[in-house]
Amino acid sequence: MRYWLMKSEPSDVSVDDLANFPGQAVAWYGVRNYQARNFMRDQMQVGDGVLFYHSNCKVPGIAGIARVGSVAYPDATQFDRNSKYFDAKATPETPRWFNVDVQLVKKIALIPLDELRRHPGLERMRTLQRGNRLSITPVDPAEWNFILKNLVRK
DNA sequence: GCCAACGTTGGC
DNA sequence: GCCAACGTTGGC
Repeated sequence: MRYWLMKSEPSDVSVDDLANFPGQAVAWYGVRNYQARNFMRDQMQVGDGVLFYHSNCKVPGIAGIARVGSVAYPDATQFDRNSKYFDAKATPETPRWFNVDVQLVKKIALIPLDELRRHPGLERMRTLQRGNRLSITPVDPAEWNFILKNLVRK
């Protein structure tokens, strides 16, 4: 069992969007970074914990608790000529991009980025490091536990 | 909208 | 295989 932080731009898929999807789940399409792809393809297991993070928005931060709902499978958007995620070098026989499904466990009161930065226990969190841009990062169990115990309002 | 940081591409 | 140019991310 691993833990992850996954960024989504709320203008694309917000935690409220996720809550309204069938099964409160979404295919995590559009990842076009090899490191992030490899995390999904090689390491994620059904049931892994996910911090659902709102990025590139007015108040970035953790907006929900989610779980990995499927193992990775080819990202359909790479084959769709009308998608901005279309990849001419990918074929169904040799897909290049993969995604898992992410399922909401519960929406939480937003934990803003600047609050995350205030806690010494989280200062090594990968997503808080300077220059980090990865949309999917591993979360240490200690960090996960700290956040759920101390920062998620009951 | 700016721009620092980082990843990818492609010429050589 | 180097690295300059370019594109993207994402906080601010």
